[in-house]
Amino acid sequence: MKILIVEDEIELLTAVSNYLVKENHICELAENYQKADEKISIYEYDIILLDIGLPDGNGLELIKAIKQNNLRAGIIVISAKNSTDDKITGLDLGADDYMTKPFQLSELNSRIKAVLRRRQSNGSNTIGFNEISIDTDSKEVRINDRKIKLTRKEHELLMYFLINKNRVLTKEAIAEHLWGDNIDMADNFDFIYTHLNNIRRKIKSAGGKDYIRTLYGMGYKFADV
Amino acid sequence: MKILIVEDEIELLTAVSNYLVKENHICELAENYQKADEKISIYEYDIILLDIGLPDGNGLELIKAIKQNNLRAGIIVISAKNSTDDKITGLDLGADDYMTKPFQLSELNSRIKAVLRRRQSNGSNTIGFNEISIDTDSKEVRINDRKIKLTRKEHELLMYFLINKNRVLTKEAIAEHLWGDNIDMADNFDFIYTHLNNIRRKIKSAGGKDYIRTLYGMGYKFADV
DNA sequence: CTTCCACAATGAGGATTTTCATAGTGCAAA
DNA sequence: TTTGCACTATGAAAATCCTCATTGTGGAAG
Repeated sequence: MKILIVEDEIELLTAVSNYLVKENHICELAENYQKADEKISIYEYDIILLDIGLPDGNGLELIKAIKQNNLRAGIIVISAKNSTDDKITGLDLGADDYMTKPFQLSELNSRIKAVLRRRQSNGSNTIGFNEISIDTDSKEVRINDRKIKLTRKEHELLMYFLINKNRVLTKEAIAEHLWGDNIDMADNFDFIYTHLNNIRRKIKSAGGKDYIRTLYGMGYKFADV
Repeated sequence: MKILIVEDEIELLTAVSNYLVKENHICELAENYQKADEKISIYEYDIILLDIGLPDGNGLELIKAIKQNNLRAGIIVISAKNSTDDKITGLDLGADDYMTKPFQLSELNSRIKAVLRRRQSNGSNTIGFNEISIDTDSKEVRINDRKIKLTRKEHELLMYFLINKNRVLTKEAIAEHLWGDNIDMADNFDFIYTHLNNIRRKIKSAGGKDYIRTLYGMGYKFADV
């Protein structure tokens, strides 16, 4: 799961991040609200851990912003204060859970799982681009309501493009995302070419446009123009 | 391996830390030279990643300090500048390698491995268990010097066992490690059974014992007894 | 001790992924 | 403009992975 951690204490942040990475989550960090805001406006997250005691402003505002940009994300508020006010206000604004520092990492983990469970139990969750849409739960891919069937790698690759729409992805980055570390870059990228080819073919045959732009010598970009 | 990362850019620091944790390293962080200096005087590290462009002073000084306190550590200098001066000075002072930003994580990884290899004085990097040994670089698997050929998944699975020898691994943990989040647990675990079966067969046919113990209802354990 | 049932093992076949061979294309330099 | 070369595309074959059907097994309950 993709998790954004908003926290200025570097020690805490590291501990949490390292722990969550070991739990097989993908972590990104923001050490203040401004950076958090930028990330939220660009990426999709499953969980956002939000310290509301940061120096540069009121974190409760950020919750609102998250609710607008990133509906899918679960929010867990972290606070040093134990003030009931903050707690109530945070939960009112749409936070899914609330923790006070200090906390056990295992506690954090179980809360994350609980929030994910709650989130996933209800309605469907799609990410899309023009006529293309992917249901992130059922993993169904549709072109104008016409369902196409992708294999796992194809699905992962298309998903990676959609999560990073309008952003150039190098072949190296794609390889690392789809195959992890144990891929030998000294090899060639035939496998990427092949999967790209298959995705393009399947989308085209269902009447979709080819939004996968090849940037010669750079990589690929999923974009309108 | 224990790694200290000295870097003030939180994005880079996180990316590096997360990546290295996944590679089974233990990471600690310092966002400036003062903190780095404190940590160095207290702890032992195997590798120190050192950004010499930090705001609070001259990083080359820190190299000297490391050399005095922490002789065992390998030093990899990171720099935004491409200046030959810095490079030479850094290497002169005893850094083991030098990288310029930006860099690929995979590149960092291979440099870390190279430095560790050099430090450990002897050539290859193996992890083993009785008559079984895996070279983590060449990915060769040997049973009493008899080489066997494993497929990727088989290799990942055996590696996972060897890294966690004597530890019980649930099927869920194995699934998550080998296939990530996008595996449907509601399914069955046939694929694990199949790969286990193949590994056992290959090891046996090369004359190795079957150290993969089945713990009924619990999972599996790679152990002698 | 026997029965039963969930868990585990196994082999074969189908699906997916990767490799390979070959063809096509964009960019830079002549 | 032409040429050369590295990069990209493509289809088919090979290797690997996953699914399925079937068989075997451990341990709890009776």
